[in-house]
Amino acid sequence: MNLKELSKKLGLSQTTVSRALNGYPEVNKETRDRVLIAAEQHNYRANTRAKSLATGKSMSIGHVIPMATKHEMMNPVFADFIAGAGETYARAGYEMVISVVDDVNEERVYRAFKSRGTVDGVILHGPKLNDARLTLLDEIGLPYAVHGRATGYAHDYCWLDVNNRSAFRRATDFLLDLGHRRIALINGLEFMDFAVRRRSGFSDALQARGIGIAPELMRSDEMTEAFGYECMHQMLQHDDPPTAVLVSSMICALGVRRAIEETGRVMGRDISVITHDDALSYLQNGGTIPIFTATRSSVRDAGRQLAQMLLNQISEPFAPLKTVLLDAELIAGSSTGPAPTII
Amino acid sequence: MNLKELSKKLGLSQTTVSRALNGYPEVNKETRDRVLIAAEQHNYRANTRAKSLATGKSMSIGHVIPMATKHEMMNPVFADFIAGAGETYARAGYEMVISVVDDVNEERVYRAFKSRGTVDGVILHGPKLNDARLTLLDEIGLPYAVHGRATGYAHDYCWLDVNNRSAFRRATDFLLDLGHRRIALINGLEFMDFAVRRRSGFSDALQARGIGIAPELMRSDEMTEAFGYECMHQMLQHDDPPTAVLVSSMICALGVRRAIEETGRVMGRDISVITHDDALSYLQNGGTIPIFTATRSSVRDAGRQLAQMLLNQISEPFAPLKTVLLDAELIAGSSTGPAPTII
DNA sequence: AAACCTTTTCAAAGCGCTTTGAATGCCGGG
DNA sequence: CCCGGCATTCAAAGCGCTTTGAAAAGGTTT
Repeated sequence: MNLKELSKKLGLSQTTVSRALNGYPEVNKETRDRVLIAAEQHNYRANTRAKSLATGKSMSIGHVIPMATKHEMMNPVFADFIAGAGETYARAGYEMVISVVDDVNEERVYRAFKSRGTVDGVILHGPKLNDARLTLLDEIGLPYAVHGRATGYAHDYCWLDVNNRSAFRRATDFLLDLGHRRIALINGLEFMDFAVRRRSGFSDALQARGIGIAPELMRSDEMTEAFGYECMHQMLQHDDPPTAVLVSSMICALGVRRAIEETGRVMGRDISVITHDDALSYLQNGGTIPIFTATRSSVRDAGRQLAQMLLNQISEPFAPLKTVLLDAELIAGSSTGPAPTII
Repeated sequence: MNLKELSKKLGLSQTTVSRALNGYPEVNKETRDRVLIAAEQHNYRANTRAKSLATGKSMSIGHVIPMATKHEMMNPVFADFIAGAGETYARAGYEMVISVVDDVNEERVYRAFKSRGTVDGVILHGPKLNDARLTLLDEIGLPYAVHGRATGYAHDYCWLDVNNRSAFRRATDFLLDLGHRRIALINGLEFMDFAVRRRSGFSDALQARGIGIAPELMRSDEMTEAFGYECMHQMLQHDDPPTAVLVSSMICALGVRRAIEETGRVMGRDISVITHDDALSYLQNGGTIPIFTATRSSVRDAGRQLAQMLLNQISEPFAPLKTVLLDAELIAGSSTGPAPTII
């Protein structure tokens, strides 16, 4: 069933039917009702491609998921983010197009999005320091919104981020207040913007109290369970092991806990752990009493908001670019406690 | 830059340019080369929407991610699956369209996909027993491929599944061979097809050895870390706690381990655990020596394969429907050991 | 030299929609 | 009775591509 058939059935022109369906005012009330009913009855919906071609808008948003060719790593945070974004799109009548791509072809995908008119805008995931993608997107003129920030990019852009730096600074202060002095940091890859910010929050807190930074207590890599385990395992074999650890992700923290408990130590008593918690739906931080003391910020909610910001930007291209800085809450769980006193 | 402009620049008709670009034979070699070079130079790519409209194919595949309205659960397995599927699509020049939708609106989304011509086919995720979606898709004539199976659906359909039943039967036998007699099952929601199959593999193995099934040792719910913990925690407080547990997902198994270690027991010695492992990229089952003994099957690989199956089905609509049954490997890790002898 | 292929190129129609500019019918005012 | 104004409706052009059917060019054959 297409417009032509439907209008023939109604004895009206395509123009009128189209206008009736799209809510234009210059249509007689009775006529519109007739059209609406007939459309419903025949299960008619305008063909997206034809509509897009005519209007020049694709009504879809692209998400490019870069995947390092070497380690086939899929960011666990991603699923919840798009669940949030998806809600927004559904409400607004947009589709979500996802491209999983190795780093080598990422530029090509953005260019294709633009020249083929596949999407009206994109969400940029996992911004790095001096991220070249922003330059590219500005150059080709594809609207975008960034999940996170890209330190080093000179121009304005639309972003939404968690206040990683202050969150980690607060978390570190929390540990310092408990008397910890040897604190480790198990961080994400440090070419990622968020990881740098977290580290700087961490260092700032230490320096503010005149505590030196121990390089052997700082690690950074892809945040897997195995990496968390590995780090903690090694650090515990140290002569002077840390009494507390700051971890950049829940999954990683699970590995940290495994390493701790393996040695018979008790988390929260012998060694304190604070992790960042993205509030992933399938990885909730315990029930009423959280397992981990954590800096928490829902990534799903970030998805919802950032998607909306992008849609707004698309509908009002000349409005100033919006930015949102979310504050992570610091929630106390059972993984932290006073520094063990040396006997 | 569009076809018209490009052909004007070349002094050729749109027809010829289009044919040259799409590899039709009736174009002079020299002409084709000229066209190809010019296209490259001007960064020309055919507008997807116009092309789709002209050809009637959208060159994209839909993934509908149902999300229960109540618990905003995002299946952790999903991310890796689409990473796999995405690879296939990229190679074949397809796009991936994702719709996150609450159960109420799922039917509407499929119908819209069909009537708007948004996608050429869909992947069906998380099939349930007697899943109504298969009927719907057959009725509206949208090609589809199922990740898993839908017991109770009478007609043929294209699917790819892990042999859940035999995998769990083997895993149970493995535990029985180690002398375990009280074995618990921590399963997914039992309206899900895979969960039923796993349970039946489990029961079969027990029955084959004449061992009764203890209802108090069988739980089923959304497979979160918290659920795993909760189950194990409760079971361990039993008068006659299990000596071994079969778990349906790694995430859940992490919770199980937490409950075990919390009581001071050692996994693999005091209590054995086998989990199903989807080989998620961010949740690898340890390094050389796996943490968990597990039934393993890569969900990313499933994504790759199933996507290809769907594409084949679309390009050859009258070919018989393909089905693939993957065998999960049973890999031995350190979470299992002989049943503790009663002192 | 005419007739006939073959190879290569082209003009135009069509995909299903939106939107412009014009037409129609009906009303009250002059 | 005519005209301007308003409310509706319509025919047709256009979005950027593919594809059909025809034409042009070049080479062979009779």
